[in-house]
Amino acid sequence: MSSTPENTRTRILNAAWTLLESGEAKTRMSDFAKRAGISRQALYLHFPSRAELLIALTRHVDAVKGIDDRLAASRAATTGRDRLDAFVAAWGNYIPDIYGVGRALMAMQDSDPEAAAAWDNRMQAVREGCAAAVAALQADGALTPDLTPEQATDLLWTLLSVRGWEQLVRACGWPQDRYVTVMTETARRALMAGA
Amino acid sequence: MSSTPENTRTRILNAAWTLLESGEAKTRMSDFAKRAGISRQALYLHFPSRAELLIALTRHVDAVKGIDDRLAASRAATTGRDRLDAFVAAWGNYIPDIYGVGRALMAMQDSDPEAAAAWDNRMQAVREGCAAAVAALQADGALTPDLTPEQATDLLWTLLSVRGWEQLVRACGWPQDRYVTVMTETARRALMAGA
DNA sequence: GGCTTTCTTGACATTGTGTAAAGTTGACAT
DNA sequence: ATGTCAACTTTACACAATGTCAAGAAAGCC
Repeated sequence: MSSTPENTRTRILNAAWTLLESGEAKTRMSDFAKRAGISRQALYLHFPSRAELLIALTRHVDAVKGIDDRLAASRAATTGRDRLDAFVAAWGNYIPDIYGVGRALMAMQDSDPEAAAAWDNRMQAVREGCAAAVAALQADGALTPDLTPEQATDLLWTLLSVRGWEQLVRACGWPQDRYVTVMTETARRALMAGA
Repeated sequence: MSSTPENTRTRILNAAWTLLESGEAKTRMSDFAKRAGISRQALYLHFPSRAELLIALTRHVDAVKGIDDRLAASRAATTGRDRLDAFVAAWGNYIPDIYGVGRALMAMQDSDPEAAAAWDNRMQAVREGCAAAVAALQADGALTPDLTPEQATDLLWTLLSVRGWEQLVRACGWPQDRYVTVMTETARRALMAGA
């Protein structure tokens, strides 16, 4: 129960979020603090480290953006193909929402094991979504015989990686909807059996 | 003209290469120096910065591993499909050779503009190889009508990214030959027209 | 012997993270 | 009104890694 409508912790999270989203080069702890209107030391009273702040921020973003609801929709699809399409769209459209935080977290992977574990954990959740879509395809007999379900899952997971999105949308300048369209088609072609 | 068979500069490059390849966590300038058997300061007499060392190292690796020859082979193919296959195999099999250096260079992208530019430059060269393969497909009328040549190039480029290789081979544990096989098939399915 | 190149040692500046300690401020209870 | 508590501030420091600077040693060359 927070008495103030926006307590300090939330203000920090929103400040960090804003800075990371804006693509600012400078995202030091002191920048987050300045943006939140507090001292750098006060920030450490709320988050023991940069890694923990970013991890908390991913949860914050999830809560605000409602990733759970979006992925739930993809589970409703009946056929394997629909399920694949729905998953690609749901996750593909979520990437832009977490890209800022994700990028910061990925940048820490080499130096901070805690950050690496947190990001890996989230990516494993995505992988499970991929695995579910692949299983649905297989149940329909629609999975290509060229790939084991495991391999198909790995391939889809890689196809839908944040790095891949970064390259196509940020580096190549694809519009987001084009990304989703092409990825949907590419995933179908890569995973589905038949003509 | 180096009088000694292996001059200091080369010894530094090989030392850095070995350390980066071995997957050692510690790849500080002082580690490279220690491995090369010289002081850290002497290292700075040969390379003004970590970025420049890594950039020189990419050229060194290219020379030793002969990337040019390998890619030249892919240009010999006559049909678009053969050319695509040959390019996927040539580049896909080169990735393991530059992965160590590439990883170190990628890790510096956010902090060092010079490193970012150097890596970007190399990746643009790969993109040109992708564009050539796509052009060959189009000349055969084999390119899918779903994609413009530009988009097909972007897609192939992303499919063959070092990050993608990293995920499938290093994270998922795919054998290298399986990676090449699946990527060949995936690229065909993604880019080629028809049943 | 002088000269140059290459390397060595040691000190120092810089940047960003994280720790530590002492003081300020305002709310709130009694 | 006074005391207490939580949240915050300021200041200072430890640490890791990069990169700079200066003084000197060792070896080859003329």
